Amino acid sequence: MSVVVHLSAGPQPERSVAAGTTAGELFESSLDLAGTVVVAASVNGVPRDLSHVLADGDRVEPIRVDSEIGRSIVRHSCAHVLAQAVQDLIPDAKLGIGPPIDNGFYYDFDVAKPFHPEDLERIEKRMREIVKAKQRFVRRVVTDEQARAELADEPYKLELIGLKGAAAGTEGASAEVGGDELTIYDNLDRATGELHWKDLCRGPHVPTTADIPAFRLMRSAAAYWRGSEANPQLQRIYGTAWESKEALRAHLDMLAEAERRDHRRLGTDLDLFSFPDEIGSGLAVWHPKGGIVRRVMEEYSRQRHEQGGYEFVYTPHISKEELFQTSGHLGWYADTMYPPMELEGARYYPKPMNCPMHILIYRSRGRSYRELPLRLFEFGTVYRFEKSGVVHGLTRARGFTQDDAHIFCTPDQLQDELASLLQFVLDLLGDYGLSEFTADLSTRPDKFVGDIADWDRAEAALEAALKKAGVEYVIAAGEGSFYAPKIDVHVKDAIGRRWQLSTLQVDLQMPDRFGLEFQAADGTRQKPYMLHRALFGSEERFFGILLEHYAGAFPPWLAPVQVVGIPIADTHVPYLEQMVAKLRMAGIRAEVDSSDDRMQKKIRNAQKQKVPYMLLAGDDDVAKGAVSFRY
RNA sequence: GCCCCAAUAGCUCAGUCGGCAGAGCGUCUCCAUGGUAAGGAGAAGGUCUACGGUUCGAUUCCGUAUUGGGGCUCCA
Repeated sequence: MSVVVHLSAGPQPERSVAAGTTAGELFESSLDLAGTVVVAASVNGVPRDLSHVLADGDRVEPIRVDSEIGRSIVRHSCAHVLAQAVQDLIPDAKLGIGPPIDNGFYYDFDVAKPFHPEDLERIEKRMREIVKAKQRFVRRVVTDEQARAELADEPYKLELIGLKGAAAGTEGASAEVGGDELTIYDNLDRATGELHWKDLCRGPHVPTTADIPAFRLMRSAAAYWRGSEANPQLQRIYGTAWESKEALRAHLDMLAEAERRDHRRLGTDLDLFSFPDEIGSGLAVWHPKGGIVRRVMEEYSRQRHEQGGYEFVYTPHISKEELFQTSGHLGWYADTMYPPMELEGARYYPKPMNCPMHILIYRSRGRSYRELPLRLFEFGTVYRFEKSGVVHGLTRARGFTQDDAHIFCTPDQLQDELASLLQFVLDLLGDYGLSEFTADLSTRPDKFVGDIADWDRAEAALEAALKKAGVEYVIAAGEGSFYAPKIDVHVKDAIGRRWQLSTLQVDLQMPDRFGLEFQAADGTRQKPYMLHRALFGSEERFFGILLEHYAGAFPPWLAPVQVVGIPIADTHVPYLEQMVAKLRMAGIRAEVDSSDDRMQKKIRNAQKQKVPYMLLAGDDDVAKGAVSFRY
């Protein structure tokens, strides 16, 4: 009795094997596995344990430990080891869920006392013992009743059993009960076969706990059961796990590098900005050095906008409540707006957005199609009362300055305007030294305002703009805000992290709320499209991201506090001097000298004093440690 | 907002089992300084976040507030 299987790798794609052969046995007999660690098998596209018994006609593929799926299997298996260790040490701990995540895994527990760092050390030690013990992971299909009986002491698991199938949308829960049937994974002693631990789990897993090559527990934190604020909080332990010790070390090094570049640390170190307690959480003051850099950064953007046909406007920081009632902000966002000031019977709110004010500029008189597209631009400072737990340096502040553009155009202009707008955004970000972009196209959510035809048209126009610009994008179906489909541009920074930066929206609500119109060529009055665009999101946030991207050493037009220029040839000198003169006008210390020596001394000083510095030219030795550029 | 942790010199942190406050780096002054990543000497700098409580005595113990950190939730 034999079965025929198809193996996607190896010399013989089609093989006949004895009935009862497992995927693991197939790989061992058919593949040269030297230098490759296989942790699981893909059988007909579904990840399975290596102990999975093959059936006639199966298409089988090895899952290597250093593949994305392989790593997530290692991580999920490691989560089981974590949970076993926790229940060994704290028998009363009740299990939540324990899925793999980017770079690692977590497991949630209901425990009487939150975990402390010392607890993590004890738990990690116990985990290493379990890994060493080489317990086998064994899959077992169970009925709902069996599962309920076996897990009677685990209230959260019982809840998951009840959710079977419907749980797919729940944070992490699909790892437990995402399949058609319920399965339990037992951890069995390698020698005696004794049951050490078990968990409700879809799998697959690595064959034994010893197949987890490298892991480390990272931190503990609270998390709501099934991700809802209304549910009780469980204690979550995060860990990281990798295919090798080297990969783990590389990950830890990356984290250390990210910490070294943290803009909050650099902001203090380089004397750029601070958040005085006396002013309040999330409200920054900019020191002279930070001020110079910010000013030059802003200046460049202004220049580009001017060339791009934008008109600069200014609007006040506060407004009577009626404006935000008309715009709808009070209805939707009252809880994150600073509360009103009452004077002479009127209530004034600090503005959370610039849009309504730009709209009033548009509406200040009748508009003709001849004026469109009308592009308004402002560095507008807004205030939002972010919940106390979310404030984070410059990237999430309570007062910040949006580089806000609102473009009013005719329906005919929508397509071209979006395309050129997106290109403008990408070009400008490129000028700031960011070059790797991806985008999300977020489309109509279930709850939305406006006309479906408008939505369809706007989404099509946004997608066409993405195609024209040649940006890699994914469609985030239903992820748009209730009033607008949008493009979010993400950039990759110097150490590979992705940041969401620019956003480009077609606002399908405001034109109606404010009754916007323009007079068309035929004399009729029509509704304009309104585009909303933030390039930086906020200046502060962008500043923070650039600071981390450049690790504190800025490119030249971002005006380092100290700039040195070393000519590489005599003909080079006039260029450098021109550059230095410009920088000086912007208030930046800059100089050019033909002596490598003196310049190098200055560089050392800059490094010693942790002043950001920029090297305009010079030989490779000198350039080490500075950001150089071409001009 | 929720859970946990923290707050001592400009920065990073040690410390006081409740009894006169410490280091390194930085800053300032003087000297030295034209050769490839820390020249030398000296000085200044703290109501130990704030307010209450316990105590003969609180920076230390307790409570509250403020601020920061790690997460969760949120992010127009």
